[in-house]
Amino acid sequence: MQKLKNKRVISRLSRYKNALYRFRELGFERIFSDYLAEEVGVTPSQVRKDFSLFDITGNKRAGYQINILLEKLEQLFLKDRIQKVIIVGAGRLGSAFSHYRGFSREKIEIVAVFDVDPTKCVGSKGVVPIRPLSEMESFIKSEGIELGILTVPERVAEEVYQKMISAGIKGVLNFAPIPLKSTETCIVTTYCVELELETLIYFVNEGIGGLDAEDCD
Amino acid sequence: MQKLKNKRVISRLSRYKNALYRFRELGFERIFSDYLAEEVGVTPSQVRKDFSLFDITGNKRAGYQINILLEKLEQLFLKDRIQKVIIVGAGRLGSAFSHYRGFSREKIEIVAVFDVDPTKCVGSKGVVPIRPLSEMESFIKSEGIELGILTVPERVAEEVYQKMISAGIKGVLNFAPIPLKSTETCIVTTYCVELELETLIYFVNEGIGGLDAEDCD
DNA sequence: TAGATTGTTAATCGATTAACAATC
DNA sequence: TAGATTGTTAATCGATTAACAATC
Repeated sequence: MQKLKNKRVISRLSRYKNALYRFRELGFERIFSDYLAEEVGVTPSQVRKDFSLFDITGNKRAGYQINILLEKLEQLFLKDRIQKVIIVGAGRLGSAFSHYRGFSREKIEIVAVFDVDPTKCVGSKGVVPIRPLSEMESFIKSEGIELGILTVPERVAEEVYQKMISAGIKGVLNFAPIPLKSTETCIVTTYCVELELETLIYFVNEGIGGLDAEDCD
Repeated sequence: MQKLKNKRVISRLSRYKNALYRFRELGFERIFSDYLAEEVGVTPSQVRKDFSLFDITGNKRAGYQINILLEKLEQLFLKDRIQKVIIVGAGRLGSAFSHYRGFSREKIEIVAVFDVDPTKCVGSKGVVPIRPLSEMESFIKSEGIELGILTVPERVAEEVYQKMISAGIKGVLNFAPIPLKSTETCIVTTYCVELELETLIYFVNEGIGGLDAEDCD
């Protein structure tokens, strides 16, 4: 485990991990690079190369032991502890994420939802309490929160983002349809549905079938 | 305008387009490649190269005329007509997308939402009617729908995806946490929040600040 | 042992950037 | 005209793939 490594490699590792969970579920104990490659949609060379970048090794005759592989990968993603995440903006999208059940198996926990209007409650009551936005900064500091999902409207996104940064947030998943720039202390990943739909529109129109617009990269 | 071109280029073009809307909003009429590059976070060379790949030209002294640029880019993304999109799965996430107001300015229209339980209605009533899933295939065929957003639970994702394909869907934005493979006739882009959070967790932990985990590519 | 698979190096491929001639 | 910016080619950079020696 060294250097920085780029996002493409890291997200492939995450996908290997998820594929390995599925293989293990199916009763497999060992796996070869070509099987894993097939499942994730990359080449066997790619799999072995990615692993070797992180000093993850297998057995020259018997492939990789799934449990050991998963142990290493989980270590890489800090799965030995709960990752606390806050959601900022309790609209429909924020609310959807706060109810999402898939986080727990990844050791991710939504610990709070913030909104200017804390009485706001779209849909049924959340399991996670909605708190006033004014308490966000002190919460981030006192709880040592590093990660946030930003689901506020476009017009306040930049302002709220700045508050998150100054409170000490280190990583933000931005769903407001405006690009936010990463800083020295905080990495942002922006997701934009319109943009994704537009690229689909382009490729569909060009008549590209089969070729993957597969993501992450 | 030629060949296939890869997803990275296409999504940059979409981001140029959005940046240009903002510049125009601010009253600009012309723009140089370095300004646009700065705004989108790429190099000026990249901007000019991307444009030249699609035969989009400017003026050697006066840069690019924003209106003309936008005309070309809108043409690329078929903005001369409404893009009809269906949402499959009326849970919280599907519901959030069906209420999202940002689609219309991109000429994207959510024309229907499907769910096994059409009486299901999370949150307030949708503007878009929720229809029984059993009607999806005939709807896709009769309306000539090409694009869909898949927001069903993981366990039925593959099955529903197959139905969409056989009905003639050409592009799918998949939000079920399971990788779906593109086929000859249909391109899928899978988005997985957990994966995105995991990559953030990795980079945050490695202490990477400033370096962008900027997306799309 | 013989055969199969890894780990890694070298080759290839593609995308980004730099540079500069053309030109407005 | 002189100066600045494009459009494009060539150089660089990085990521993917192929190949194969090591070895279980």
